[in-house]
Formats: sequence, structure tokens, C-alpha cells
Amino acid sequence: MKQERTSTHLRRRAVLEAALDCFAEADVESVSIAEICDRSGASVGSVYHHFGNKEGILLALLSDGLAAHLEALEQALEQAEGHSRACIEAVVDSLIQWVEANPRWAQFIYTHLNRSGASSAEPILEINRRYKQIIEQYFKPLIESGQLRELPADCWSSLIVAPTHDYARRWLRQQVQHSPSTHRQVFVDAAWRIVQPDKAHITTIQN
Amino acid sequence: MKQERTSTHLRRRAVLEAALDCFAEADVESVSIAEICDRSGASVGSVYHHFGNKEGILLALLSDGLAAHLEALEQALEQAEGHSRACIEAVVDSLIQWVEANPRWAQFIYTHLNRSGASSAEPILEINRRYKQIIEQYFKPLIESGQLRELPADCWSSLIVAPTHDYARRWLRQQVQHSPSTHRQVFVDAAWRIVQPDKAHITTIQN
DNA sequence: GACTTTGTAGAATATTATTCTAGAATTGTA
DNA sequence: TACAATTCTAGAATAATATTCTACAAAGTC
Repeated sequence: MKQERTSTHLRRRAVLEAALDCFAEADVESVSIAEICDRSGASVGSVYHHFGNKEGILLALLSDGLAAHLEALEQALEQAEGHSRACIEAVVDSLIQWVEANPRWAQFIYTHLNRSGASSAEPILEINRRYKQIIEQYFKPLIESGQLRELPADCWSSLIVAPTHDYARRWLRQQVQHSPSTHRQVFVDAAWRIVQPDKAHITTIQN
Repeated sequence: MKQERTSTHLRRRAVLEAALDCFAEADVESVSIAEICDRSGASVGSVYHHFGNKEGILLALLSDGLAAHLEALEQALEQAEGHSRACIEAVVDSLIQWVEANPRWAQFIYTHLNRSGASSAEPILEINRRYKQIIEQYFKPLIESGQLRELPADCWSSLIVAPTHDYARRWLRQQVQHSPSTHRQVFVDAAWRIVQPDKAHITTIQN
């Protein structure tokens, strides 16, 4: 965040930008370092100086992207001011907005976050930890006060965010036609149903 | 499905098995064809004869795995005999069971199904089509009879299956401790809440 | 049993990631 | 400003490895 305009920073950005272009068009293995150099104007030596190796480029794209998205999430939750419905909306909306504003980047993350190298890399682990913290900070009070139903902590993101992620991923791959924001209401509503306390819900009807 | 015991079929299986071993331990790029040859006992020529190239090995693993899982899903739905609750349970349970019975394979699929080469490959597209068909065949009647709520078709799998997928993926990567089947009830319940017709649900309470 | 197809083998080749060396630009400091 | 020290760039040299090629073996077909 310090040096936004130094030439080294610009070079770094140029390489990442070029790499993202390449990876949007072909699999990682079929994109050569040479091609990234061509598109970015950087030399081989320069690329290796900044990123160490090809994997390093991927990791930088992943962690920068995740960090950017996390920041958006945090801002959105802040503005929800502790209203349960607004918090759920913040989670879904900030995700949808980020994906639609950064489609290539989002697609890259969806495709490569699972690679074994990435899941054990420290910058990524750090972001995962912060993500958990933020969710806990905003939702724990709502659960403890009984406004939201308690769910197994490990399942929370799978239940509340994964549906939107999944739809976004399929949209980016052009497997579905309508943008995630088209169905924004559907995803908010589904999440809302899941977090309703038992009394307000199924149980009453089943008994 | 025809020739289960010919030597060519066995060789094929051996290579895929060895590849799966390798890919469980390292990223695709850092697994060499030579290593797959060593582990499987096949020669380079033989591997290329059967699979064309490295990507061909990946594609075979993906489409074989998806096909196996699809078969399990179809059987489970058959046994649900058109009961709405049982159909939801069938979807969640068959997924959980397949993943827990084939963890390496499932992890491979989660990691690599998104690669650009795979999503446009005909065998994979074909399986996606069949998947849609099956879901429609079993759930359309339930929706039309009003037993289940209507959801945008494109959102269906994101809402109903993606949570379980997401949890399973994280379990395979050891990001969560408990097996998916531990939380089987949680995922079934969440899906069930989402497919409840409006009357039986939130609306009643909100009004 | 000749012949055709399919499968196996491993050396030869081509591609491409990575390393290395030299030098340019930048930064910090007196 | 001068002058190290550090950081960055360049591209040739190297190493790793995916793919191709040629020859041969096995299996299936008539």
C-alpha cells in the first residue's frame, strides 16, 4: 500500500495484469513465461526477480484478489450496523459486486485457489484467518442474542456464501445466462431462510 | 463398460490410478509424465497411446469420476420414490457418500474441473447435460404439484447442492475437522428450508 | 497362418521453466 | 554532489520435461 507509483510497483502490476490476460485465455500450463514477458514488456529476469517462479505469479494474483475482496466485505458489514438482515445482505451483495466488477480476476481465483500450493501458502492462510475473524465479529453477537440461528461454525460459509459463489463461478464460465445480481434476491432470501431461528420456522410447522 | 478385463483396460486403469496418486501429492505441473510411468509401470509411448497427452489423463479422470458420481445420484433418487423430503436427502446423501468413499478422486475433481480445457470438453458437457436432465426429471413434478417451491432453474444446484460440495471440498483439504456426514443433517435441513413453499415459511411469520 | 489393428517401448526432439552473469537504475548517506 | 549499496532489468545458457517418432510385439480377424 505504500509505494503505489514506483517503477518497480508498476512493473509488478504490469506483469500481473498480463498474466491475468493470459490465464483468462488458456490453462496455466499452456501459458509460457515468455508470453507473459511479451505482453507485459518485462524481461525474463525481471519476472523471476519479482515473483521467484511461475507459481509465485499465481500466488500474488490469488492473495491480492482475496485481500481486495475481503476489504469490500468488511466495508459492507460495517455499514450494516448490526442489523441481522442487513448483515446477510452485505455478505451476498459485496461478493456479487466484487465478482461483477472483476470478472477475470474472480474467475482466476475460483479456478486456482484449490491448487495444493496455494492452500498452504502463508499469505492465503492469513487471509482465511482474517475472514473467519470478520465473520465471527459481526455474526456472533447476532447469534448470541437469538436473532439468528446457531449453525456449526465450520458450516457457516458453506451454507451462507457458497451458493452465491457457486452461481458466480458458473456465470463466469458462461454456464448460466443471468448475472449473479439478477438473482441477488434469491440468494439473500435463501440465506435468510437458513439463519432463521427455529421457532420462526419449519419446526413450528412440522409439530 | 464392455471390456473390464482386457489388458488394455487394465493398463488404462493403472495409469489413471498412478496419476491420481501423484496428483494427490503435488500440483499437476510438478507431476511429470515420467513419474506416472514409473508408478504405473507403463512406458511413455503407452501412456501417449491411450491418453494423447497429459491433459487427456486429466480429462479421463474427470469424466470417469463425474460419471460414477452421477450414477450414484440417479440410483439414490430412484429409491426416493418421489417423496419430496427423500429426494432432497438423496441428493445430499449420495454426494456425501461418494466423496467419502472416493476422497482422492473427489479432491481431484474439485481442484481441476474448473480448468478451461475441461469445461469445454465434450464428455464433460455431456455429463452436465445428463445431470440437468436427472434433476429435472425428479424435481419438476414436485414443484409443479406445489410440494416444493419453484426456484430459478439455474440457481437450483447452487442453492441445494453447492453448500454440501463446498463443505466436502474444504474437508478434503483439511480446512474443517468433521466429515461431511457428521453434518449431514445440517445440510439436508438447510436445503429443506430453501425448497419449502412460501406459505409454510417466512411469509407467514413476517405478515 | 498371413494380415490388420492395437498396444508397448524407449530414444530423439522440442518446448519451456529456471538459473546465471553482467550491467543499469535507484536509493540511502556523507 | 559523490559514492556505495541495494534493487531491478536483460537476455543468453542450462535444465527439466512434454511430446513425437520409429521399431517392434501382441491381439484380433479373415
